[in-house]
Amino acid sequence: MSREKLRTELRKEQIAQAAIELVAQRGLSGFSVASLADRVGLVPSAIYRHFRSKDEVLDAALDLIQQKLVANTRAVCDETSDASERLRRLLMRHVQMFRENQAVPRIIFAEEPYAGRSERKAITARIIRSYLDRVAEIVRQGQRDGDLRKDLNPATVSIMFLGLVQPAGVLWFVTDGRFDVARHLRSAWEVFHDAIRAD
Amino acid sequence: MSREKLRTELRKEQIAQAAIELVAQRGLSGFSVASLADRVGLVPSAIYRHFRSKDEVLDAALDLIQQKLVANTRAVCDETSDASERLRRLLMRHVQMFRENQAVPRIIFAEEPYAGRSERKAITARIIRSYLDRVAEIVRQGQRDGDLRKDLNPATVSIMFLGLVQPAGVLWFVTDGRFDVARHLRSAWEVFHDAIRAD
DNA sequence: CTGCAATGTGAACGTCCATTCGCTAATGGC
DNA sequence: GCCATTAGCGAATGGACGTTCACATTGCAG
Repeated sequence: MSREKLRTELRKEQIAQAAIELVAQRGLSGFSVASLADRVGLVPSAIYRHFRSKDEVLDAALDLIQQKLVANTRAVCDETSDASERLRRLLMRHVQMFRENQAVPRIIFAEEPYAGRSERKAITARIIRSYLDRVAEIVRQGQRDGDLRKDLNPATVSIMFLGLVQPAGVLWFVTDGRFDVARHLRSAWEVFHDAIRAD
Repeated sequence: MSREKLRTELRKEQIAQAAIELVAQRGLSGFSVASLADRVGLVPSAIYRHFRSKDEVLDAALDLIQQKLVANTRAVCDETSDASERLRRLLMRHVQMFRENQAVPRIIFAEEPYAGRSERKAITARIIRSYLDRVAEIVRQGQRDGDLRKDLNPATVSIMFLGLVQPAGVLWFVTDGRFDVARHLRSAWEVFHDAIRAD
């Protein structure tokens, strides 16, 4: 009585996606091969038809996260050419992304840098870097356009931008969604925007 | 051949402290009763003379973290009465606190909200809240003194302050300490301070 | 239509880990 | 200095989990 068969490429992505959701919902310790298989509608051993190990699934999940982050920055850049507006929209996009976004810090913080697997920390670092670089590029663009203050370091600004999102996400998580992220971000954005825009 | 005996109050604190360091270094998944006992110089079962369960150890660790955070805000308030200076010093204190600070987000993000233990999320929320409240109080004080802009919401500012520290901590962690936290914070503080101080 | 490679199944294995228990050794109040 | 209490030890237990393997089923290529 085997379930529907899927080609390994589709399955792989489906499994990686399920991994992200699972980690986001139950944390890394709730992320077992059994629960993963269950969520995809498979039996645990079937996972090993597509991945050599549980660790490999996590790596694939990280890949997927990176793709999503890139897609987000691309999208806002396509929507508008105004730097301030790009950043504001990117910020708002994060509100909707929180559920899967929670998986990022969870994977980052929970993984142990035990011998041999410390590569994942490097991978994570690269993901964050590439995201920050994209944000910094938006900032640089805004500086050229005269929209943003020219005396600010784009790298600093990009990290500060990340600092708008992150604590909001944490508060949202620990209060079980009771913290009004959108409200806070609107308020914080005003202060932040005021600080970085050209007068 | 039993090791030195310690009174349970001392042991409890010692164990809680060891738990923080262990989580900070190896992550939540590296935090086992065995490794914990090892670090304290005991045998696993001995832990249960002082705590009813592993979860109880984590709760004690959270308690300890809260105490440390409170101590930090107290210290900067004692050092100076200038709101801006208080915040700046609090920020710099975090640089040195990172090692144990890493335990906070790790515990927050990695724990699963499975039935019955979701109280810990509430505890974590309370810790963060109390910290934010203290920061907000510093801000309010600064507004009364005319040091900080009066039109800003102290709650928003306190969360943004947290947003200065957090991403820096993440970057520091994923780059294995290669990211220059102090440098970034000096730069970011300038922008932030500019945004919140009264003109 | 046939057969082989790709997927999926279920049982089994070994490991790790939290926790329990009976015993021993130290400590502190008397 | 004596004894009860407290703290620590080591072995044992039971469950969860990652992974493997032999076998079943599916679906595509020819």
